[in-house]
Amino acid sequence: MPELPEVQTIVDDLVQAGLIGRIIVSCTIFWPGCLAGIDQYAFADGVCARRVARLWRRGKYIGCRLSSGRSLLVHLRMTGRMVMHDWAAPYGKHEHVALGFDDGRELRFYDPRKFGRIWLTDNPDALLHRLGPEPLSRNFTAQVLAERLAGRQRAIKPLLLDQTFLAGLGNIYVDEALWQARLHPLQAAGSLSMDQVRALHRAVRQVLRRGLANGGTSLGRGQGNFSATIRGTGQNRHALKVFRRTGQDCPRCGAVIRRLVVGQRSTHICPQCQQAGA
DNA sequence: AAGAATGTTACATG
DNA sequence: ACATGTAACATTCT
Repeated sequence: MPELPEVQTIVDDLVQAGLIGRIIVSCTIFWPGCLAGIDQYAFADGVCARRVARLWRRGKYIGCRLSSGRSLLVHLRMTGRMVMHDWAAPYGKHEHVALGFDDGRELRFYDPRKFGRIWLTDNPDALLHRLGPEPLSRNFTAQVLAERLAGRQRAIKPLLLDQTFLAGLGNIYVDEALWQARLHPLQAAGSLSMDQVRALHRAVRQVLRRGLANGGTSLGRGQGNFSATIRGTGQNRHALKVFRRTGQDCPRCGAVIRRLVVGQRSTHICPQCQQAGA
């Protein structure tokens, strides 16, 4: 669930919480399986007594540069959260790693489905360099998008979900962007007209910015639903036009929204606004 | 109440 | 290049 707006909301929350400059004084690991390519002892050793120097986001990764020069990378996958508690707060069932800070708080990695992963690495770029462009960066122009789409035979939706093509989009924002741009998810990526590319470019950026402004999308109240570190649930669900609105009316034309499956992912479209052709 | 579905991604196989 | 299937896992939905 956490896509670019959700991950950015979390990073903003962590900065807001004053994490930068804090020193990690303890590390408790309840489920070592979430640590990627490092054993729990080396991990704890590698983070303790280090200061948080920088927090950032790239795609759906949270980055945390430590004073040692190494960086933590966190990918929340489907159901991961970063939660903040006083160190004395009892541990919940799904809290797998806890980093204690010098002000008595603990940042805990919570993930009921256990798909999320944490790396500790000298070279975060080794993981991040494969990612496509940042959709909200200045460099990501309609022209760049057009160049990346050119010649691709793949359907546009699975391509937009491919993190090496464009970083940060997931199922929710792809469906929303395609609706906004009036594109059918199965249209061949390379067949978009320049007008369609421009519309898609604008739509991607607009739905992401709106998601961010709304503090992310939380779909329900279950344990796996998105919740940021400070702000909690996001309000962007109310701004969704098609995602999980099967059977309801398209806000643009009034047609009934349909659900289909594209590349094994549930997909929501307005059959009126989003025609297969061009 | 059993079985299916769930917002992600990596990998394996045609 | 691309599509498809699978696996990781627990909870929620049907």
